[in-house]
Amino acid sequence: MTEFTKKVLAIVRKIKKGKTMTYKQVADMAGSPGSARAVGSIMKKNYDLTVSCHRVIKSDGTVGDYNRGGSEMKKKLLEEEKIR
DNA sequence: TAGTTGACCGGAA
DNA sequence: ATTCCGGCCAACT
Repeated sequence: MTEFTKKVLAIVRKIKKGKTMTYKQVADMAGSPGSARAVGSIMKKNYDLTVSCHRVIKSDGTVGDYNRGGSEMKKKLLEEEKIR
């Protein structure tokens, strides 16, 4: 658990409803540009409910992965929130 | 302490 | 457009 981790969590938590951020953006804001992989690694194990991890997607715009119900559900959630 | 893994990214073939 | 390869950083074993 490093500062970077906490920062990432805080940033993701600040993502407003209907907004989506890429792992790269989050990593960049956290202070470690290019560490998108680290962000995913963190989320995988330290996925808090206070953090809207399902709002975080890949730089390509694709949904990416999800452990809480699968990427299918995540995609749906984004469609529900993002598209409105 | 060192090595492996992974919800990724970007460039090359 | 798809597939392959190296790099990046935190967490796990």
